[in-house]
Amino acid sequence: MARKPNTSSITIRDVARQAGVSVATVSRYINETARVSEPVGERIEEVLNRLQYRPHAAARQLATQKMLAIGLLLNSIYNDFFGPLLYGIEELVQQNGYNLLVATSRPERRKENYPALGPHNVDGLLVFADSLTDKELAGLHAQKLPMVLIHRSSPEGLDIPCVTVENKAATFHLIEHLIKQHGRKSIVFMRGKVDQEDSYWREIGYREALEANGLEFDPELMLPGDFQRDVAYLSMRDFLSRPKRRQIDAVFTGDDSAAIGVMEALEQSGLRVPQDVSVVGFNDSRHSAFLNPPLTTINAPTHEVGRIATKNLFNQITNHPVDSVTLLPTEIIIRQSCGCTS
Amino acid sequence: MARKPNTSSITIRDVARQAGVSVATVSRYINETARVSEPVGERIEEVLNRLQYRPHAAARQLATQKMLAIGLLLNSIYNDFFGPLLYGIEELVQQNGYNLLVATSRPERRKENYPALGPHNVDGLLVFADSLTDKELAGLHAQKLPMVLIHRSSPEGLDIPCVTVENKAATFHLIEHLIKQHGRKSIVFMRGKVDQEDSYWREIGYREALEANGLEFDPELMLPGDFQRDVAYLSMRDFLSRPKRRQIDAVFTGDDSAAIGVMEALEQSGLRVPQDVSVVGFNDSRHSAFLNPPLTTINAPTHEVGRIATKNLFNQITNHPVDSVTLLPTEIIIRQSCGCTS
DNA sequence: TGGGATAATGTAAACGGTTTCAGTGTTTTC
DNA sequence: GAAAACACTGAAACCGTTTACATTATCCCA
Repeated sequence: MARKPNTSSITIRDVARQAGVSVATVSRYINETARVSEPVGERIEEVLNRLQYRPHAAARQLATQKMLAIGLLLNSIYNDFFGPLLYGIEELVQQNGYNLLVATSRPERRKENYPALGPHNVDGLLVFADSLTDKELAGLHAQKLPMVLIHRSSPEGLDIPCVTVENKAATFHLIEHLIKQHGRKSIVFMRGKVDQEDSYWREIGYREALEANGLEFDPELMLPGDFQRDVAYLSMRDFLSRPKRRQIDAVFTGDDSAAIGVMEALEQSGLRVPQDVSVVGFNDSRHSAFLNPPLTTINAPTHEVGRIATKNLFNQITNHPVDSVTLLPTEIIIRQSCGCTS
Repeated sequence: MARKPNTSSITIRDVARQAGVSVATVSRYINETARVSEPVGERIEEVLNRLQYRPHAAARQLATQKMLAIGLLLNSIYNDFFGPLLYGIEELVQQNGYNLLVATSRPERRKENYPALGPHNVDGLLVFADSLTDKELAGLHAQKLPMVLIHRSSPEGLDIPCVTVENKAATFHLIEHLIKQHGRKSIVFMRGKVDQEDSYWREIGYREALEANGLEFDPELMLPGDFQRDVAYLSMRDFLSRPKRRQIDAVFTGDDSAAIGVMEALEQSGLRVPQDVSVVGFNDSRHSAFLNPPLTTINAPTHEVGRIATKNLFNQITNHPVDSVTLLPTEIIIRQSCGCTS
């Protein structure tokens, strides 16, 4: 039996009664799922407005088995990167009349052994980077939940569409720029977490650039950065204070926020950017052109990534064809933190 | 009758059947809402795992009349400001085992004549600034939807708790700083939209500071800025190109992003910051210390705002007492864009 | 040993919608 | 003018849970 005396909210039955028709007719009128005669329509409309009726989302979901919601799984929220991403996503979600459910999710520390968003929740899922394990992805895939991966490729076998940006070539060229234009030879590489694919490809680009220019790869110069300002700061400071550390003349920070942390640490130990050490970022945040010095970085169309990923997700939901891999172009933005003067 | 042959997803009935018990027992076991004997519990647990059963959220919501979700209504997403805000919110929402629904909502242009998030959707609502009209607020309030207002005060009469930051005094002191320390006399004030309360109070602070220092208020110096970089840029550029415009020596931009736009425009017309014109921001974005020149601004604890608002919302949902107004302190951060040299 | 309390479970009625199917009139069509 | 098509509408099943109430078995104690 029901619990509360009554939820006090007006239901479709109230509307039906007051309009003198059946609930079926009201439902049809609201959803325009069948014609309703003029006079009846008007009566319903009137009652609808008078009662300020709003359909109960859950009831509707239960009946239609459509959630009218899509989920976004993030591994963190605290990065300038997510502003543009979210913007692109929300825009399209709204346009399609869906709701957006946002959750952070870090596989390593999760009480429940399953993610907060799934088929019972949402009609489709946007999965950012490593917010879900391969196994979890496989599970959701088996349940036929439409998904799109962002900044991460599909696990072997299950062919989940993904959209990401070109990392390797851009990094290669930027590193080469540091070497060739500025004669840098000891270039620190800040990496993300092990599972971070962006980080992986950038590292490949970095290594290949070193090799192509006759520089040796030095594990000592690989520092954790996590694409976060604070982590990068600490990491850099720690490195700089090592008693017998190698001299460095450049840092690839992997992210513009991280670049700020790095510059902070550098400054504090009396090193000048870019005279003593070049610093370059990634992502081209909206303020990077106004940093001191203006940050040389790589522009990634994050807003576009969000838009396209969402579009692909909706295509999937509506059974339209979807590109299995979308790789958006990146572009090197030369400013002054690398040592260029223009 | 039902539509699809079957949703293929496993329901509580499947679990019940396979465990040889009734659905009621399974439900009780899952929700720990009543004791279940040891052997039965074990059988259920086993089936649960084997079938990977996940309760259908909508069904549960319908039955319990709890949505286990809270909504966040924003008027825009494209501002660095929302990163920290969202972070504070999401953190607490997750902790409480709720979901977060995010929607943008601009009353002026909305197809439906009602907001996307409401009692049928969420158990509570975080309403940012002017994303809802007074009338809409009143409507939701009448339906007893728990709400907390962020950066906005409650409309007359309905006493909806709000959390915001101190605007007036901080602005007053910062403007006074420009006047007294740097001898500025023609200070542009960039305002937000008319309904923006932050903007309102800052303007009061601005006017009072002028008056307290014998400067006359000049409507010509009120420029639209909208707390957005691009708007601010255009606005400033437009002003600077007016044929017979007044000389200016300072700009209060209302937002750090906007400050970037202003500096951009200033630079382009050959004005130096801070030598020719002081520029000050608001909010103290994470990167403002590293701009060129480092931005003098006002620190607002945005992350805290998000946290506290959410906490208050949950208190309301659980019928705990809630402060009706929370005003968080702000702090002037003197850097160099005002003309200070340290 | 009988009877009331207690514990564990089952039955079935909600929750608020959608949709199938059937049933009315009203038109067409031949 | 009867049959067939059409346009609306209503009754009721169903979506997958929760939970009030009923039922049964077990226990405790006078």
